[in-house]
Amino acid sequence: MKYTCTIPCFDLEQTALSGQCFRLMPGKEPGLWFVISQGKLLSIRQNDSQFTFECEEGSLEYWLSYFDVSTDYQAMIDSIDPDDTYLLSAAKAGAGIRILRQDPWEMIITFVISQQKTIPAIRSLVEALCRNYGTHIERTLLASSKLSEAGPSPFAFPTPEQLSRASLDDLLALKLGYRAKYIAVTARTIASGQISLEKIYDMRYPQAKKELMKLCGVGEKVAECICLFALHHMDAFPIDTHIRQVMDVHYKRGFPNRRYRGMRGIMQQYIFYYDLYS
DNA sequence: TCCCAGGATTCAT
DNA sequence: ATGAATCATGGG
Repeated sequence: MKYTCTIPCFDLEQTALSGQCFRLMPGKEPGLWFVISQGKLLSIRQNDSQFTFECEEGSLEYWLSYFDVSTDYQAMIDSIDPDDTYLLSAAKAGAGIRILRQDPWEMIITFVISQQKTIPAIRSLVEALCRNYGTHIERTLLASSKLSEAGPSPFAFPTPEQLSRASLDDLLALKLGYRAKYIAVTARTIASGQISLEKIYDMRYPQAKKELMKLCGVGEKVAECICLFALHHMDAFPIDTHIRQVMDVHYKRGFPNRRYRGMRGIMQQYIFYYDLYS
């Protein structure tokens, strides 16, 4: 099915480059993008602020939620301190970034992989996991879509059960390095039900973060990423090497958390994107 | 060859 | 509770 609508403050390329989603990739034509999440495939075309979604019947609601289309990002940009020239510049540069509602399990594994890796390396490792352990997506569904070779490979992200069937040696063969053990252990922890993602989904931000940090290979930074990019806790504020450096230079007295309560996460993304690409 | 990449764990004070 | 060593791999 097709659905067309107008969405302000949304740019697919900026969102893809912002490093929160590694399976949102360009198609063969300018403005055409593909993404696979929870085994669902979406093609989405952008013309300025107009977007056309093409997906299976019944999954449109999922994708509209996925891209957080009903949230007013301009209002958050407008609430930035007019004296904070750095944050104003960062928000202007990344005004098309949106905080996605991605799958918690996919974000756990993706950001366990992310440690000590560049964004291109993370993307290729995620694709390798999907190709090796994920469910193949039907050709009939892909036939009408103009997937480019650079786009996401036609495989769903592997479920906890699928991934827990991989041996440690299998994962090491994918060049996951020391993260292979983290992934093997975490997949079994989730597949066994020892830690429940459903329960975490219903928790508030601080408790969800605490519970996520019980997983092997999930420290504070990765837990913040999962809270922000999957659970949509907009106060999560992942501090990585880039953000740390910016804090040391521009926010020596700390980031003004009070002022940006309820939107810390998107401010973090503006800063991350600005620091990475300017 | 050296250094760093969206860090986490382990072991040392 | 903080700090250093260690962990794999690829690219500059």
